[in-house]
Amino acid sequence: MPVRRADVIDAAMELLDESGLDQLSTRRIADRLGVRVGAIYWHLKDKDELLAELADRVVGSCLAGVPVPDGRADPPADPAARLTAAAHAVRNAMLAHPDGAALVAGHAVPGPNSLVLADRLCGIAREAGLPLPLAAVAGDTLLSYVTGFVLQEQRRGDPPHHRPDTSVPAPEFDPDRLPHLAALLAEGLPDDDTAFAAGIDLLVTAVTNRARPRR
Amino acid sequence: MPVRRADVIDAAMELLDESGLDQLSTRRIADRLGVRVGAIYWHLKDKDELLAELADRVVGSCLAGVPVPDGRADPPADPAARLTAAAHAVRNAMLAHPDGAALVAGHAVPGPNSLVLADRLCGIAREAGLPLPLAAVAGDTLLSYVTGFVLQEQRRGDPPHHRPDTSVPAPEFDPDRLPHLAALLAEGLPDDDTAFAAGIDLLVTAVTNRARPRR
DNA sequence: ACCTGAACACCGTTCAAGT
DNA sequence: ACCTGAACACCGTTCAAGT
Repeated sequence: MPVRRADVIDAAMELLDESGLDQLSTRRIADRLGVRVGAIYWHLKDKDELLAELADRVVGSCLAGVPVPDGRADPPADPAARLTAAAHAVRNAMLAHPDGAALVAGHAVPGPNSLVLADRLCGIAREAGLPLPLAAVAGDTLLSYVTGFVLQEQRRGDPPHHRPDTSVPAPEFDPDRLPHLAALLAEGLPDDDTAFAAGIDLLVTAVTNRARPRR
Repeated sequence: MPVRRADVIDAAMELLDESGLDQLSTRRIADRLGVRVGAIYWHLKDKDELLAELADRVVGSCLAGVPVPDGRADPPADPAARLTAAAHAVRNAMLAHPDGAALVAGHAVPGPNSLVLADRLCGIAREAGLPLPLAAVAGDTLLSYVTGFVLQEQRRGDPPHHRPDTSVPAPEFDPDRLPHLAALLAEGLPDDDTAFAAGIDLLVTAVTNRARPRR
């Protein structure tokens, strides 16, 4: 039976999960499907279309964890908590695949799932009391931050999730040229989860503080 | 006279500026230097070392615009303004080269200039009144946001700097499935500069609000 | 409709050998 | 010290031709 478009994308996803973004070639996908390279191009315009599809799948996999704005509820239930939950869902979805953040960050046109995500974040920010253009900025800021953070996190090596950072030999900062980093190191670096949670807390607090008084 | 390491990096930078990151190949660099590909590998271990060097140059080019923490001044002069200035300097440095954000975001070990930048941001956050581990998180959050933002911005196409967004045909959001984005579109999208400034304002306000009372 | 065969124009990297 | 020549093992993409 013939390969279908979805099969190509499935195979690509498996390859991504096994060996990361830069091992993901059209030729390897073809091998895995028992087909020649050329066949890929019957199903997809080019590699970029493939990557866009993968990226939107990754974003899609976070949507279950992103609260839907509740619209009519008044007052809406704890927007700060919902924004925080959303941010963690997005990060977890990206962390679930090697180079997940690079994949999502790497493509120009947002797929359908990215649009839904942006819409929900904007909606929750509005329910937090922000007026429209600002709510959109707030949602976007949150997303840019999460993307930037996970990008950093994933390129530092992909030890599945956590790393206590006490195992690391300590990069040895010159306390004269880098006084604050040296001091930080002396105190012990926070691990990724802690740093992320603190960053999100900062952002979410900023958003909810910006709210105009409701009703 | 022989090519030196710095010449290779200069040539790479020119190539980047002319045609972007994915046209940047070792072979084209060699061509530009009037030398064969192999020669490149006498000066640099591999392409990644080259890219790391380029990335650190881009970061370095923003340092002039990033205020140095003033250390002894008490109270320190307007930390909020200095964080804001720093963020804009970082964005402008990235925007100054095609794929500048991708370049900076793309490499594991931070170069010397990146460390200086991180140190300064952390220092300013401390002078704003944040205790150490939180100040580091704040600096990092700012950087992740800027990176994430410019990444998005640059892959949307590189029209040198601004784009008023009124020229665009308007992506046509389904108001039932994407009510908030549709509403946003109806109000008119903010341009990149405005959105960035608003995001930074959100973040910087969050940072300075988190300050413990001073003295 | 779906795929093969085969080519085109590239890549990054290595390394003996030259000067 | 610095570079050439030449190879190795790959890429993405196209397209006539087959079924």
